[in-house]
Order: sequence, then structure tokens, then C-alpha cells
Amino acid sequence: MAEQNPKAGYEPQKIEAKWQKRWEEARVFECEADPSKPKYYVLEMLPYPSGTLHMGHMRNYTIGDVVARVKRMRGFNVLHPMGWDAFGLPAENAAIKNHTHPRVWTNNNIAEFQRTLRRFGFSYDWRREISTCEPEYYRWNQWFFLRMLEKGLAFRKKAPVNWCPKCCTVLANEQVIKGYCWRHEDTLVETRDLEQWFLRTTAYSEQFLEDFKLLEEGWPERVITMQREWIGKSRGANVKFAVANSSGGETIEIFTTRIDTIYGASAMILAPTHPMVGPLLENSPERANAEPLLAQMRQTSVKTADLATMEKVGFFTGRYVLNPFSGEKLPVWVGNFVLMGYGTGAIMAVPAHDQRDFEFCRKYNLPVRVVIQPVSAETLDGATIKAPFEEHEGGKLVNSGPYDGLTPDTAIEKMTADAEAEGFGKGTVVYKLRDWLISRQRYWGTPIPVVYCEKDGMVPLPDDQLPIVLPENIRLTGEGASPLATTPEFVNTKCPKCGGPARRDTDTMDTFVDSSWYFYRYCDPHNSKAPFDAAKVGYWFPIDQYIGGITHAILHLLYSRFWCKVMRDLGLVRHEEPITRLFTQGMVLKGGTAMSKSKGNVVGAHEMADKYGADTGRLYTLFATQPEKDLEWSEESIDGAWRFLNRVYRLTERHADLLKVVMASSSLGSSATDKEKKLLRKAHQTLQRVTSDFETRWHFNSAIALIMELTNEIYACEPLEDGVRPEIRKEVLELLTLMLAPMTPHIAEEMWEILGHSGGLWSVSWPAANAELAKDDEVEIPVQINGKLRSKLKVPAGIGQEEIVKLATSDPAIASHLDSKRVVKVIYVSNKLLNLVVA
RNA sequence: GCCCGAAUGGCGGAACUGGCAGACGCGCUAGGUUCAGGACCUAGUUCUCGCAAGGGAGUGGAGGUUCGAGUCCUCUUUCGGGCACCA
Repeated sequence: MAEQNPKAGYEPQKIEAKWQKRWEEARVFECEADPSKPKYYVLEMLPYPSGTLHMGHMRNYTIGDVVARVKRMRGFNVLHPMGWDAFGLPAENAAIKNHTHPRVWTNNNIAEFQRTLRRFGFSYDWRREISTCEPEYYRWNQWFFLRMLEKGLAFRKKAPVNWCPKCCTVLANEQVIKGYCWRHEDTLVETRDLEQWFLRTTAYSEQFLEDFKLLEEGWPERVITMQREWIGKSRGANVKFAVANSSGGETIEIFTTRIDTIYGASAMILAPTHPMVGPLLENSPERANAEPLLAQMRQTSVKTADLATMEKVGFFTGRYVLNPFSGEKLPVWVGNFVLMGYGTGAIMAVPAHDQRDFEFCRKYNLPVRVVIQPVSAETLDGATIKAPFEEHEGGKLVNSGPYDGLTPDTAIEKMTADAEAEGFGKGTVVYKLRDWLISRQRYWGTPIPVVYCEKDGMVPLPDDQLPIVLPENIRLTGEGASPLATTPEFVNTKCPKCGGPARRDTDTMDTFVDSSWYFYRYCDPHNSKAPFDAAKVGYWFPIDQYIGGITHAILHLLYSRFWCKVMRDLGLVRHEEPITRLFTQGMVLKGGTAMSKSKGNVVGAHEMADKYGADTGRLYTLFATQPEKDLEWSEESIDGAWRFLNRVYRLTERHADLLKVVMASSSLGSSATDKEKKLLRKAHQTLQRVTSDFETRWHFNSAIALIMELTNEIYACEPLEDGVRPEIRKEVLELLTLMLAPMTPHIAEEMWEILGHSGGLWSVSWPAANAELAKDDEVEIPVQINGKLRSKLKVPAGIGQEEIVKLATSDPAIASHLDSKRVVKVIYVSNKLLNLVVA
């Protein structure tokens, strides 16, 4: 548009380059820890440098930038950094495809990303830029890993793990979405038995939950809910059932949250991989039948994808256990719906009071016995019920020996206590959260700093050998084992303990390790002695405002919380939670789906800046909708933002010459004209509301609408020469400029200069609204009769009820509706509305 | 199945604690202006009856609370998101 409009005074490309240069020269966005100043740490989630930045990204950074600029104007010492989540599989895959090195590909992308972000004028302190693929960064991943190893928080274990055949690597639990790989929506994750490195996130399950109380105010409720569900705490009891006819007196422990229903148990059901399945079958008459079924079940249970809809199948082991409460003999079954990884991998089946057990027992003709009878409904009969009764509330125990008549909740308490006293059970708490599997069989990540020595076994490397640097010469094929494993110069090393030959660990760390603590590094990005200086982090932390997509609700944000708690326990930080406030912005959609390169529906950031300039791009993404909502991209609506900036710019230019030489003033004086009053009132009213939108609600869209209204009002008062003193004109135009400054900083700087300032906006504070000037002296009161709008009255502000009723009843538009009716009630909301109730 | 969130003109969306529904912008219509315009200025633009003045309806649907409901309550529909054999 700009290039087709040579007469326009507003030339964004020229202005934007000019001010970006000035900002850089004046180093206005650089900051240092300074305990004498109030701090504000605002951060957008760091990008993965792949492809090119589109307007979806830019929206995110624009929101953060507005906040950073507003806080600076309000006198805060603002930390607003940017960096690169530079390790990861796409770099490796791209390198394989293009026969280049992941580092080359990554650094090219970083250069391009940086150019784009600079072009949009984001107010980052670029001296603090970090790139997680640099040894100066990832050495601290290794350092943290060693500390966790010392504390027992990092450990190796052989376990069934998630394997993505496309990524050729294992995945963390959190990276498996409905059974599919988080990066490959079409690729089912397989299960493999491997020995891998884990971080003990489960050590903090309870604290994660506990500390939600610190986040309630600043985090979106749904993020907390998602994390809470992911952690999945359940209270219940483990109960031991003795195996009937066993020589060794074996027992099998089940986990239940409903011990109160134990008299209704019809069977015990084991997970197919439960360790007792084999031993039980050994002396079983059912062995021949069972073994092929078991083999099949173990195979199909690998696919977790359609677990929820899968039909329940099982078989009888031929063996029995004894219900420790009733002494009853219960058959032991194996069921495909019982998970080994949760609870004890064994359950009691209570078909009358659990949906899954109900389905299973009906299918295999196991007895259904009601032991909780709803009080206020017809009596349930196990033989005929169509659905289980699962509620706690409104039930009483029956057929439960000494516990008959108790409510489920009291029974749970009493029976758990009794089981503990008798020694066959124990109240427990279980969590769904699993430890974080961090080993990856890929190259482009942080090497794990341990070696394996024939003599000494696994040996952690001493700190002075860090960083373990990735070898540069590497053959990447994307197939087979970990690339590091096929690079002998990397693998073969010496044992730091005995000096003998040793092999390095050839896996790398999950890249979520990098992003779990990167925001600490921004506080002290070039420290070569430690991950960061405690005093610097002590000043800047916790993060006051974090901004990013909801997609990271669990993965990144939970890992970050984990890292913080580990660091706190290591004595490195003093706070409990790293992020005080979290904002999850909406996506930018085009054609109904999120902008993404793979979908081919992106609007590139450069494309936008070329055509309209960065300020228009920023303004449009802020104006289109509230920041938390998804934004459907509309090429036509951008013209509106572009036109508005032109309109504002022309206005400033028109008044430039005269205003350069006067001082702004909002002092009205006794001879003030109506125009002057009107303009100043509108300007200060706008300022009041925009200030509150910036501070509390973040409704940038309505803030912009208000600024547009102010602009329209100024246009409506043109020519301003006629009846508006220059100092008041200047006051109004300056307020307009300052309100735009956080959102469209380049044009605001230019306008500020046009208005005669040479200092630059960075040294200007957010203006204070003058409540006196903002006050309306006349208000329009809607008058309703029985809640229906019938008229409007222009009255002096603050008018009393008696007076306004008098005015209203003499208004012909009202009088005609009153007729013969009587006013029975008057509702008057001062300065707002009058409602006459008539009968 | 469970838990959240959303639904407002032709479109994106305003309406902060219940108080003028449709701010602001897009689009459209008309007029002005310009060598020209996908530029600029002005006016209009929820639907509907009416020449008009004015009336009626109206925030997915059905009820309810209230002087007054887009906003609160109950039920319901559609869409979006999350969780889901977690015992």
C-alpha cells in the first residue's frame, strides 16, 4: 500500500528503520539488576528457530512488547529478553535432508529470526540473547544433571518406555498425545523395554499440587486444572489378598479408592504384565487355556491409542485369593483394562459400583452384588441393575458385615483403619504423574555427562570436564542407533575414576530440559562459573508475566516448575514458583486453522512489514480481538489499521509547525471554549480507560477503539485553529501519541518528534489522567418506563432524583406513555438511568 | 463419558460490578473531493412495519429471578478445547 501511495506522509519503512537504529544507539532496552528500582520481568516463550516467523508468532511477541513498554513507561526496570530453543529434531532432520550440519541450519534460522524480530521493533535486551545449542548454555544442563544425580533425582532404570518410530527415539510420557507422538499426529507410539535416564518429577507431585495456591491468582484456571489432572492424585488404600492354596503364603496387593465396596468384590483382576501372573499360572489347571490369551493380550496392550474404546477382555487364571474382610474366596482374572503402571497393577472388581468392573463381570458372568444401597431410591438388585451405582453421596453400606449402615465416606475411613490395624492394608495416595524420561537417541541435544567403565560401572563426569561438547564431525542418517553411538571418537574415553577405557553415554537430553530453566540464564547470560548469579536471579525472579500458547500447559510449564523446585532444594534460588503470572494467548488462524508452514496458510512477518510496516501489523493483531482469543486473519481488516495510522499521522503533521514551539498544557482557564473543554475531556477520559485496559484487563482491542474515537473527535473539531489554543491542541495530540506508543512505537516516536521533542519517547513516563478535566458536566440519562427505553434527557451531572423525575414526567415522550397510569416505583441510578414503574 | 470455554448485525468484535445492545473497525450505500484511486472527507448502515413521526422484535433455543438480563439461575442445542479403562 505504502508504495502505491507516494503522496502519503506516513512512510513506515523509513520511520521504522530510523527509530530502530536510534533505540539501538541509545541502548534504551538494555537493563541491569538494580535493587533500588522496582523490577518487572516479562517474557514470551522462546521460539524454536525453524522456518520463518509468521504473524502468529508476531502476535505473541507484540503482546509481550506492549506490556514491556507500558511497564517501562510506568517506571519499572524491565527485563524483556529473547533467545532460541535451538536443539531439536527438526534441525537434525533438515540437516539429513539438505546434507548440512544441524548447527548451520539452526544458526541460519536464528539469524533470520533475529532480523525479523528486530524489524518489528520488539524491545528486547539483545545482549542477553541465548541459544540453547551453544556449549556455554548446555554445559549447565549437564551441570544440573550431575547435581540431580547426586541427589538421586536423576536415575537410570529399565522400564517400558514410549518409542516413536518416526523420531527414532524414546519420548516422555507428556510427549505422547492420545497414544500418538506429539510431533507426528499420525504415528502411534510403541512400547519398548529400555534402560533410560529419568528425572524424578514424581518426587514433587505433592508440591506441584500444593503450590497451585501460589498460582491461583496469576495463572489461567484451565492450565492449573490441566496440570492437576495430569498429576492425578487419588487417595485410596492398598489391600493385600492372600493367594489361596499357596505354599509360600503369597499375597497380592490391590489398590482401591473404594475400600467401602470391598464386600461387593467378585474377582481380582491383574494387569497382563503383573509379575504374579506367571507364578499363578504355573500351578493352574487353566494354564494351557490362559497362556495363548496372555501372549495376545500383552501384544495388543502395547497400543495405547484406542485404549478407552477397546473392548474389555480377560481370562480366569484358575486360581483364587481370599478377601481379607469377608474371608470369601475370589477368582483371580487377568484383564486388558488393568494398567500395570498405576496403583499396584491389580484391582478388585466390584461390578455393582464401578462401570468398568460392571462391563467386565457381566460379560464373563461373574456375580454382581450390591453393597451400597441408595437411600432415597428403589432398592437395587445386583442381578437386574442396568448400571453400577458409583456415587458416594446418598448411599449406605449393606451386605458388608460389621460395616452395614455406614455411609461410604465413614466406611472408607473405618475400613482403612481396620485394615491397617489388622496388617493387611494401608491408606495410600497414588499419582498418575510419572517420572520424566529424558534420554533421546538423537544427536542434536545435550550429551549426558556420564561414562560407563567396565570396572567402575556408571561414572558421572567431574564438573571440571564440562562441557561435554557434541562432536562436529558426525554422520547423520536418521536410522539405527543414536548418532553419537556410531562416532567412536566421541564414545571412547577414559574413566575419570580409574583412568581405564570407558564409553560415554550416547544419548542426548530431551530438549525440554533446555527450556525448563532458560529464563534464569537471561538474568546472567554470560556467566562461565555458574548457571547464574544468585543475586541477579534474586532480583529479577520470579517472572512477573510469562506469555505463550496453551499447548505448553503441561509439558514446558510443569517441567519448569520441577526445575525451580529442584534448584530451590539445591539452594540456588529462594522462590517456590518461577512464574507469577501466566498469559495464554490465542492462535492466529487463517482459513479456520492455526497458521503453520506445514498447512501452507501463513502470512509471513516480512511480507506484512513490506506491505504495511511493522506498526500496522502490530496494531492489527492487537485490534482484531482480545489477546486470549483466537484471531481469524482477515486481509481486508488490516487496511483499517493501516488507514488509522495514516489518519493519525496526517493529523500530527497538519499541526506540526505551530506546535513545535509551544508547551503542552491542559489548563483550561476561565475563557476556555467548548471545543477545548470537549477535546480535553475526551482525551483524559480516553487516557483513564486506556490506562486501565493496559493495567488490568489487557483488552488492547478496546483500548485501540477508544483511541480511534479520540482521533475521530479531534477530526470532528477541525479546524482546530478555530477555537482551540495551540497549547491545548498540543496536549491532546501528545496524549494521543503517548497512548499509541506501547502498541505502535515507531510511528509514535515519529509523531513525538514532529510535535517538537528531540528526546525520544523512551525517557517519557506514562501520562496521568486528570480526573477533573475528564469529568462530564452534562450527562444523557436514558429514561425507561417499565424497563423500556422511552426517552433520553440531557441533564447536569449529579442531578437528584426528585429533579429528574420532574423533568421526565414533563417530557412529552414520557408523558404520552404515562397517560392515566400511576407511577408506583422510581428507580434512579445516579448519572446512569431512570426507570419509572407504572401500573 | 467427565471437566472447561464459547455462541451478539453481512464480517471481526464492544458493552468493566445486572442499567441506552451493536462502541470501534471491515464491508456496503450515498454525497463531496481529487488528473486518478483499492486515496481522502462527510453522512447512513441489527431486523421489521411505516412517506414520515413513530411502533414492534432482537445477543444459539426454552423457562426463571429482577423495576430492569447479552450479563445471574435451571434446562437445552451447536461449536471449540482438555481429560478419559487411572480402579
